[in-house]
Amino acid sequence: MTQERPDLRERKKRATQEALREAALRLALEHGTANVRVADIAEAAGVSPRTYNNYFSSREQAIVAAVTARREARIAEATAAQPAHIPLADAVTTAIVQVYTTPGDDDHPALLLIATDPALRHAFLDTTAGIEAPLTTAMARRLGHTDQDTARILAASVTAAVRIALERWLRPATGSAAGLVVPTGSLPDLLRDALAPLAPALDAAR
Amino acid sequence: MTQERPDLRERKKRATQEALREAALRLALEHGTANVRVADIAEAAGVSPRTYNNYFSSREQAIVAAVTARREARIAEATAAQPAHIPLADAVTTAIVQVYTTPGDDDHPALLLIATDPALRHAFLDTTAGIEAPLTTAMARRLGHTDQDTARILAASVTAAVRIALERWLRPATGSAAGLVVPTGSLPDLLRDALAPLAPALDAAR
DNA sequence: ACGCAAACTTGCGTGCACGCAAGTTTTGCC
DNA sequence: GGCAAAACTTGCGTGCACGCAAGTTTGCGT
Repeated sequence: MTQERPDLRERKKRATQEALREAALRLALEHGTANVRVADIAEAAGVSPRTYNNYFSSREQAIVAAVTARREARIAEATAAQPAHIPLADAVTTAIVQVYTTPGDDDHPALLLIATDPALRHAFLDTTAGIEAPLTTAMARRLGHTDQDTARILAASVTAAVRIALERWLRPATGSAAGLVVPTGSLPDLLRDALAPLAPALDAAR
Repeated sequence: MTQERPDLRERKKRATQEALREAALRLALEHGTANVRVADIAEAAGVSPRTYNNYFSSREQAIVAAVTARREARIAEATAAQPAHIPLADAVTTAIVQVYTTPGDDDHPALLLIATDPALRHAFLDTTAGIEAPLTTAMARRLGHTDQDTARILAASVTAAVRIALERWLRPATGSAAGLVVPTGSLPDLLRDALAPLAPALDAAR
């Protein structure tokens, strides 16, 4: 795997990125999304506001990144890890369910926050697009490199389906009272249901 | 059809919207995308800058809207117009090809502009998402209302495929020289190819 | 015809994204 | 070890998106 990056530069970059992410999330949880200025995040992470903007192009993006970081890489790994002989639809579904139902255990409060705020919700759903590229290559590999274009289309469709599942998962949270927000409304089931209609197309690709 | 809206208010709104759209496009074509201030567009349309922002939330959106206006409505019509007995995949493909290959004849210069500017290209591709809702209802109707959720997933997948086709269509434009930009690289073929992998899933929905 | 309520416009203020042109750190090479 | 190029950070300036609270226009019931 392409995993070696002990470059000093690279490590610093990752560190700054993480500092920004976590500062953003922490401040948002402490003071509420609306009361977090970009300047605050930058200061808390020990960099200039301008640098913050070199890493994220919106407050929402930074906050949400604390939860979605590394998801793309995990998707790639999980898909590659599926046994080669099972049908594509099963492989993809399993991989996705696996990644999305193993969140960092400490980010439940974060998900609650995201579910509450419309802007955050939107930003969160947008990050789903990030899995398209890794999915494309993983699926292309499975399809024997013969049809790069088909893989791309199918990956994009899967991505769209996942987005819809997440959308549905977060929607109930907007409901009246507070109760147990972030409904945990069986994300795995939502994902499986969303992916099911695509199975014929996935398995038709030889 | 829900087509009656001769409300005075409604007419004024449409008029303002159109004025803004066309002002934006005209100015962009005349002076180049980078040299168009929001204030200019607003002035050219005869409204305040603040009002401009009530209609569009970015310059790119306004410019691109001049080309994509009413596409959503046309998608709905075209899909509904397909004979009920042909397979879903064929119906959808035909409808989409029809809509995307019948652009306003006078907007070829606009497409050239869009193909040139990365920000505009992005904004243009983003408008594709607008066809998802109409597609969903049109497809749900065909599927006999039995499976609203499936329709949504399939519509989203189709939308993703269309986006990719448009992406490919616009990509060659970034190439070296200028030559015949907006390659007209057979958009219909690109669309058909992009939709083909989804056919099994579309036809599996009963 | 009148008037109230809802919809739309506008000016203002705030925070923000991002290009640009220095400064600063890291790297690779001799 | 030292130095030149590449990568990254930072301050500054500009244009922008959008909330808010008037002001204005349109719709509608009586």
